[in-house]
Amino acid sequence: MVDAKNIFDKAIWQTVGKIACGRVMSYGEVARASGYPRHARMVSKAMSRSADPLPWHRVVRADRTLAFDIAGELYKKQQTLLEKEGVQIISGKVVVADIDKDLDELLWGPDE
DNA sequence: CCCTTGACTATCT
DNA sequence: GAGATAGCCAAGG
Repeated sequence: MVDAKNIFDKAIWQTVGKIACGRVMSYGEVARASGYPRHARMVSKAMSRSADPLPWHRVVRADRTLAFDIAGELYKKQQTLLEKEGVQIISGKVVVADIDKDLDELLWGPDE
């Protein structure tokens, strides 16, 4: 038996697992890279269903904000994990050198 | 089959 | 920048 759901989940886990340290991907990007565009919402489900040590903390929203409530425990956990991998959170947004567009602004701090 | 929900996204105000 | 709206797709009641 082959459930499409299983295939989908597996593809998502594999894509997420390919994300390197210090790098982040949005749900839409993960879904698209897995071959399922517009399945951003399904990505969240797939990761929740996964019992494997998936680097879910490297998956953020399209605007680089964390997907959880700012006052939630998961939010703080994700932020801690990201900072531990060299990723910093400024103004609630994930800052990665991969963006390299406004490095000056990043270094100086867009919020301050 | 209809309705609600969700770790989403893009656009408009 | 923040809130509201619409679009999107799948799972569960």
